[in-house]
Amino acid sequence: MPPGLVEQLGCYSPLVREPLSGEQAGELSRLFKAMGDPVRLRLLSLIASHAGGEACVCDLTEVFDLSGPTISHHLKVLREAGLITGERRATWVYYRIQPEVLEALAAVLVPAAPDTVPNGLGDVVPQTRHELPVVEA
Amino acid sequence: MPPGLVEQLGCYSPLVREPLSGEQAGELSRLFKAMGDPVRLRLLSLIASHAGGEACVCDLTEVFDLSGPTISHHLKVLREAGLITGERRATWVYYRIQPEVLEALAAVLVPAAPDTVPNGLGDVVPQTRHELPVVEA
DNA sequence: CTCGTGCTTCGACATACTTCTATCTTCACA
DNA sequence: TGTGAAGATAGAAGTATGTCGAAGCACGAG
Repeated sequence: MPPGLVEQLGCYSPLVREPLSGEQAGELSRLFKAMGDPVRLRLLSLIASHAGGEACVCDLTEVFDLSGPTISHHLKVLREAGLITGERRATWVYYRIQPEVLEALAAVLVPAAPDTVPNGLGDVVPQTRHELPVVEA
Repeated sequence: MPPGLVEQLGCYSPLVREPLSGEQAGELSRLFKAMGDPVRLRLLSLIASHAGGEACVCDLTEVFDLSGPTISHHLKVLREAGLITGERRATWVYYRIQPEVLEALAAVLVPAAPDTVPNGLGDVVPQTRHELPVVEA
């Protein structure tokens, strides 16, 4: 996972509040691109919803009609994006999600309470108002 | 935009609550894939945060060092994904975001309050519990 | 009607992505 | 130490994607 990713994401304003910088857009788009594949989304969901919060690769491979290397490739994409982490225990490798990253993404997608923005520590802090969109009925 | 997309998205459980079906993953991945490009993410953010909640293509084109056709292509991708809508007024075409879709995506990413899930009408309803992940400290 | 502007569509090209088979690494166990 | 299983890596093939220039469409102004 890229160093400092979570901290960086926690500082992002919601998409709709102010325009993303090129750098912010680059970081975020890498995460969304990683989720932009149905197999990877299902892998993410399977891992996240699995009992114990983790799943071994063998659990995941049997769900799909795909070869082992293909599943391994998709897991690598998710891992390098910072969405999951893997740990080897004996013969098996177990993956679990990085919940803060998903939460940060959710915070970027939806505007927080008025005049607040997540600060990466789980709560919200005041923020100066930019151009607020006027959405008609 | 695909018909019934918003209603469908509103019925999705959070990623971490239960495994996505192949069909659900297909729908969602199309949205994430559309956001998986830095230019498109910035376009989305520029449109959403623009004064009046809408932006014309000329406003957007001048921000990037890209040709008009390229911007138009990215806007088409966002439009066909259901993330934005476009409307022609006189010479100009104005785009605005589809806020319900972004909100639905955010709801998929983050677990709602315990035993609840968005019903697509802006509030939450009870839901049966699946395998709840145990996240260690 | 004609012209210019804003935007989209078309066709082409280079790059990236998804998937596979074959091979390699790591580990448990005899 | 040797063997087998779980995963990862490497390389290749087919497809999709991002970008451009050229051309087309819609609209307002003369």
